[in-house]
Amino acid sequence: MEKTMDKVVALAKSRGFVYPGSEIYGGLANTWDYGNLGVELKNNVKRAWWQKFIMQNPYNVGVDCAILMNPQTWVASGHLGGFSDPLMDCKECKERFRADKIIEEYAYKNGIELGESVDAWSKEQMKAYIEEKGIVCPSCGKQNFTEIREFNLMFKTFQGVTEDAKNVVYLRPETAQGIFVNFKNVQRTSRKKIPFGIGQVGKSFRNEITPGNFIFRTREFEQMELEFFCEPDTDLEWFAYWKKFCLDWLFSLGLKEEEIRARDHEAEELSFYSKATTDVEFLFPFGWGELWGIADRTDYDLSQHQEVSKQDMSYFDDEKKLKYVPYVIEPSLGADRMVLAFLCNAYDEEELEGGDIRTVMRFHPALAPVKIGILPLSKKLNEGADKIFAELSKKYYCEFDDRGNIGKRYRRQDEIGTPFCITYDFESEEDGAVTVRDRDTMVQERIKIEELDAYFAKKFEF
RNA sequence: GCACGAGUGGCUCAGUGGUAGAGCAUCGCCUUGCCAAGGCGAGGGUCGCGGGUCCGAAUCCCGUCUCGUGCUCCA
Repeated sequence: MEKTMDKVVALAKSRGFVYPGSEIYGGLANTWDYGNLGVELKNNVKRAWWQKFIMQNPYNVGVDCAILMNPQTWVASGHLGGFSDPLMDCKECKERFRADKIIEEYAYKNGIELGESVDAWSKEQMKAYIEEKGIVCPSCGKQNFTEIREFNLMFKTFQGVTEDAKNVVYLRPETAQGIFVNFKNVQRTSRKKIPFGIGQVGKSFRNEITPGNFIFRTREFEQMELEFFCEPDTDLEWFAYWKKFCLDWLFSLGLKEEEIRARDHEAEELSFYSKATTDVEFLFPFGWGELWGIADRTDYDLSQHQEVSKQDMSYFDDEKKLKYVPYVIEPSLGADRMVLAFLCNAYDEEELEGGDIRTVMRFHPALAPVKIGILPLSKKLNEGADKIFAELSKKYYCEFDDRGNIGKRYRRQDEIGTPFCITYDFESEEDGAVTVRDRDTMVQERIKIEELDAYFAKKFEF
């Protein structure tokens, strides 16, 4: 069987996991809407994360912060100043370049010492330098560039009715900053002592130049982030702890050893604020892709906020009589990527005797959108089956299906990854029991209706 | 932004000048029917949009929009 993105995308669309966004208007590039099954799957993924990282974890608590934040936040985090790219097009060959990169390359080749990072130059400085030195297009060798335009990855909008520069606000490019600015609040109200962590699930927005690969990279996406605060010098221990914790979580939900790898960043690959970074990657049909970035951010973020806001961000350890700005370990995971990984992981095909191929989604029961399919063998049996649906749907997302023949109904449930199907038959009327069929083992068991609750109680744990 | 590719019922596609087809899917009825089982029937498309050529355009020409892939970027 060949697992391709095309097949996964086609199934996602036809069965109601993910549709292209704004489809009736011709779509909007790289936006996707989760459908009736997709929303269940995604909620289950987020719930599984929350359960493991917040509810069951003795160190962590959660928050849910605003997407719009005071713009000073982005000054402190570096997103506003440092991360806009100066872009420039060659009018001759239409190639696009980063002005600072061209200058650095030129300086390097000609052995010129620039003395400071070109990144910090103004647009005018860069333009003047390029003209003065007669730097040409690396692609076609001509010198006919457009003006340099600033490209910032943050979406900009306006708060209030007037589009006045004073009212500019940004859609958050990561959920982390909401956590950092609330560090003191949460520490005080939760009465947590260091080490402790704050987690958050929510939407973030980045105006990526190149999105793509279905829901892998989109401009609007959902993150599941944890900022774990610890004492300086204990950071590397905690870094290792969270790395293992994250990997364990992935494996507990059914991802396989051979499709997961942890890749440590080389020194030169590290972001300026980070002391260590590990990417946890999944083998998608298009290749290895990052799911989780686990970073040792040191005291960079809290110190920055302390400096810009003039508020004290330090923590006082009462036992050790020690005051310090905590170090931060950040395991940050993309929810949409996680959903895509589970879709790819679950995708399976079976060949039938006639050579026909059918698709089976093998989700971990905890993640499956539909937990139990309830199938009356005949429409005459709907009344009894309805009662079972009414009872079980209080706890589990169930689907009732009485249309078409029983074989096709089983197949439909297999295709959307339903782990259990219940058939209510003519016998049920007599013996008060139903047939429960397990998708993975194909074992059928006869279970008393009043025992169904107890039967399923353990089935959806992970 | 550039280059290339694509747009015909929900899906996959056929149809290269004569007033739209198939399979699958969907819906209804029938079948004491447990793993893609059958029978009968139904709904659903002005062929992305605009213009042109022609007696006549899904089909030829021009334009346009949208999507996909690659490149520059990804804290």
